[in-house]
Amino acid sequence: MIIRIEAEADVPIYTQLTNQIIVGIARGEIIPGDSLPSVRAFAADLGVNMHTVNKSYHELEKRGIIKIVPKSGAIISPMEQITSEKQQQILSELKPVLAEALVLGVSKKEVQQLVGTILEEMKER
Amino acid sequence: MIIRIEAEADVPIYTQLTNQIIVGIARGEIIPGDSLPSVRAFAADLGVNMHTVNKSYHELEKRGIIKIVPKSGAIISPMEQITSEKQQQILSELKPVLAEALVLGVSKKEVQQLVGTILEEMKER
DNA sequence: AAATTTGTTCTATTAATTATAGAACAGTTT
DNA sequence: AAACTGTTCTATAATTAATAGAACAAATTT
Repeated sequence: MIIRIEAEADVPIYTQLTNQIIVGIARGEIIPGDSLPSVRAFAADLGVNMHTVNKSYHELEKRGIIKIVPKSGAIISPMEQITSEKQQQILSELKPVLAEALVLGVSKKEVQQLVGTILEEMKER
Repeated sequence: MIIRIEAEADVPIYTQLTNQIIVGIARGEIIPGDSLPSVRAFAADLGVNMHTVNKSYHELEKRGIIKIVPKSGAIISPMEQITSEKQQQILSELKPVLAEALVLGVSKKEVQQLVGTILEEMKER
């Protein structure tokens, strides 16, 4: 899994990392049961602080995507039953992005094609 | 256009406002040429600070969605030609959200249905 | 068994962000 | 003329983001 961190971006480093790990899982590059690198090893690899990686891992756990086993490691969780609360969460994240696309002049058909293209590179779980 | 601000949310007030204005435009509730309320009037209406609304307006202008005319007002811009830069911007915002949905157990078909549902309440420009 | 690695926890510092507040200015609108 | 507009300035407070180092106890590796 290729992680690319831009230090000067306006989105926080730990958020960039969180998002790219999620995409890596969606792509099937890492699957449920797999372990993420240790916070120290990953931090050294990316050239960021240990605590920054730790923050990203806890963000992923909070969202139900990984399970952190104390003194052991961070393991990708199996698929859960989707709750209406989480569906609401996804809706509130998705709506502004789609709205922006339309406002900037992307047609509905193009939006759906873009979504289709993105989904193509991801695996069903 | 109904704006709902949650002061205790983890997303900043000016971002909440920005997003809801974008959704309002996408819905066709406000159209190109329309003016947004003055920063003072809007701030008083929402119960937030003038500078917070001002920050939201400048965020919208930065994204090419409104035009601020000094000493006059904030006007919704007409649709522009979509640039590849903006398309890339939308892609980088959309991808993590779709990935999260899949990782949390939403099927590709359900994602596309969800996108379709969101698009239904919005107007083509 | 010993050494290393693990996530956790603690203090600490720096910089940036977020939100509020008030005042003053000059141009626009009523 | 009066009211309203966005702009600009200083100011303050709270939070967030990122880094740093140290120490701990449990798990893993050698």
